[in-house]
Amino acid sequence: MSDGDTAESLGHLLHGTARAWRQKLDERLKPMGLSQAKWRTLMHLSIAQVALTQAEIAARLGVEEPTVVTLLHRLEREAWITRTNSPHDRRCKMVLLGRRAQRVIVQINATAQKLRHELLAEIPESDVQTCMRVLARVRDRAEESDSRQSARRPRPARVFAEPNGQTKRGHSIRRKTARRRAREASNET
Amino acid sequence: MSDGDTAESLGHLLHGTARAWRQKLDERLKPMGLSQAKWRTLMHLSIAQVALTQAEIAARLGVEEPTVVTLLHRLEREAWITRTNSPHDRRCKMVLLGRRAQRVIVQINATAQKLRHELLAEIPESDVQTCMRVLARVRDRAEESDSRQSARRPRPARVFAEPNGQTKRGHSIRRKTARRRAREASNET
DNA sequence: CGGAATTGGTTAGCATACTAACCAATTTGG
DNA sequence: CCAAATTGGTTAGTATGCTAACCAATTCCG
Repeated sequence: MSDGDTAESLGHLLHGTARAWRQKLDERLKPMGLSQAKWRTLMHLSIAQVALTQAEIAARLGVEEPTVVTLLHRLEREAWITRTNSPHDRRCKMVLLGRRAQRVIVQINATAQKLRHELLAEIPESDVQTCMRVLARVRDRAEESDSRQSARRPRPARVFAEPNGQTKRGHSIRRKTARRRAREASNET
Repeated sequence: MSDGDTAESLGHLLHGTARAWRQKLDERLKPMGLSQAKWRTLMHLSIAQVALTQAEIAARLGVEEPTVVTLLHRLEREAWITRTNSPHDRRCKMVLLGRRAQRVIVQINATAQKLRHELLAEIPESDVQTCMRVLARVRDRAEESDSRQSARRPRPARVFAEPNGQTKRGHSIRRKTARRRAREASNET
């Protein structure tokens, strides 16, 4: 039973800590008209230096594409970014940081980093490392496709010519890939 | 710089791990028509043994009351719970587990606990403990009222008789209290 | 007692995230 | 080459969470 309790607390803790962190950052970024989701998007664009496609952004943020659509829509509306059609691939839209973003991006990152230092102050570096190792492990475990019982995910089933010439699939097929790419793109090695 | 990277990763990790955990649990609970938010609500009701008020539930879940309103609304619509007016305090609504919930609550908890064990398998207990200590510390730090610069939160300012006889306050005043109560109610000591 | 403050609950409106379903463009492979 | 599959993006609908603003009931206190 004590084991169960401990484990429950970790789930609860995880939820609560992620939430508290996000709230705190949002609170600090609010005066600049931003939030964590927006800030993270701008940050990835800033790091990339070049224009990214929306799919690229989704992968780096680790979220689904439809989420990115509305997120970018808000960012564009507020002039943080611009979106232009790619000349090379007419499906793509290239996303660029707007002037407004370029001007304040340094300040934004400083705010986020300051918060990180405050939150981790006085906690031994080795403990933080351990914590990160555990979290990474848990996350990777949770993202595994649960492949016990291989019959579970019916696999796209090869779809031989749908009546309407259309291949229902949804985005979930790409999801695992996106997550993997997101992890590779991040700095955790 | 490596410090900054490490810290960013923790924020990112936290976000991603909490998300992956929630998604995984949701995936498993889905066949039963549940989600993490709903399951946690039912679990707290189950643990309490007695009817709870909505404010109580909000405190135990660590979320705001308006969130609980819609959550309970959905749970009630799906017959997981019932809400009745309290005879003692006409402001209150007492929330009770419905029959449907009572029948499957054990199964639900087992699912959640099984997931926890899977996700933590092979991770040294001491590492998990360290991780939890770090998370708890970070969360508590993030929830502090940021009282440097005491002029920040104007404090309800004592509100001497609003023209409409109404004391605009919003729920945020109670928030810290709710969080504290939530922590006290949880099993972390 | 009676007005002020607090507490329980709600509504409205927004932010962020998801899945399902879809179109259009490009890439692949027989 | 061309049909099938894949990929980039979107829309629609839903779930969860928040803050602001509010009503009604209760409690507090001068």
